[in-house]
Amino acid sequence: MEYKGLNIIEKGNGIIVEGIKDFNPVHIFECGQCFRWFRQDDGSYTGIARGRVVNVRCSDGRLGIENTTPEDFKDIWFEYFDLGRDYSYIKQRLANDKILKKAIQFGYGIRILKQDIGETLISFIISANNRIPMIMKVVAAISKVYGEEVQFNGRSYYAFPDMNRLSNSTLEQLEVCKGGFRCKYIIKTSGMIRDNEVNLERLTHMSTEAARSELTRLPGVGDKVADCTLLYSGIKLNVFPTDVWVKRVMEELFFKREASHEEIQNFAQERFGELAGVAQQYLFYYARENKIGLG
DNA sequence: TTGCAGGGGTCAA
DNA sequence: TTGACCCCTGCA
Repeated sequence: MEYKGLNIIEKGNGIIVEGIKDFNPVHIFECGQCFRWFRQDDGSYTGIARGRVVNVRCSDGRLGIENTTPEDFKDIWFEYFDLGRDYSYIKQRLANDKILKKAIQFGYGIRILKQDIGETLISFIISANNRIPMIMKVVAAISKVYGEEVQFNGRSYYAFPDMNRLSNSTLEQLEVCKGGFRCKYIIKTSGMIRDNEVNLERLTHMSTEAARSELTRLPGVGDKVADCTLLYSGIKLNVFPTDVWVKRVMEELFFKREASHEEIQNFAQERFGELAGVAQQYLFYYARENKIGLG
C-alpha cells in the first residue's frame, strides 16, 4: 500500500514502512525530547504514545512498527514521527554552519516527535532541577497511577493521563509519584488548563512569542519549559530551549567564553532562524553523549 | 557506612 | 540577583 510516497507492508502483528530517510531510533529517543521510550535488548525501542504501545526499529530505510496497523500509521505514527518533513533538506541548510555540521553528523537520524502537548508540558515541569532518569521514573509513576492500562507482549503499560484527570487529583495523592516540590505546580497547571484559563490547543495558531508568554502563565513553567513544550509537541520549530547542556555546548563551540542566556537566545535566532529548535536537538545530543563542557 | 553535593529550572524575596 | 526546593544517585 502506498501512502505519501512510502510503501506500507503488513507483517505479522505490525507493519514495515519502506522509503524512510533520516530516521535513527537511538538518535530520536535519546536526544532528550521524550521520556517514555525504552531500549530493548535487540536495539529496538518500545514506548507508549497516543494511548498505544508499539515497538520500533529502523535500518536500511525500512521502519518496522510492531503492534500496529496501516490505519494507525496513517492516523497516528506518520504524524508522530514527523515523517512528512524533509530532514535531509533541514540538515543541508543547517550544515552550512561548520560547527553544527559535526553535531549533525553525530546525530544524523534525529527527528522532532509530535508529542501530546499536555504530556510534554507536565514532563518538562518535572524536569526542573532534576535528572533524566528521575524524570522518567516520575512520569512513569504518574502514568501508572492515573493513566489507562495497555497490554503488550504480556506486560502492562500506562498511557499518560489527560489534564482533566490529573487536575482532579489532590496534592497528597500526587506526591506518591515522587515529583517533590513540582507536584504543586502540576496540580495548579492542570487545573488552569481544565478551567480553560490556558488553552493548549490554541497555541498552534499563535505567534511563537505569544505562545511562550501564554505558557509561562502556568506555575512551574518558565521560558525553558515553555520552549521545550512548544518544540517537542511539534508546535514551533523556531524556539531554542537553553538548558545547562545547551548553554555549555554553545559556550564551548561558538562563544569560546561564558555567555548569558539572552546572548545565546539572540545568537541562535540569528544563526539558525526558523530551524533553531532542530539545531538545538543536534547540539543537545552531541553535547550530552560526548560530555562536552564538563572537562 | 555515613554524609554531602548537585541536577533538562522556577519562584519569591 | 540570589537562595531554596523534593528526591535520588554518585562519590568521598
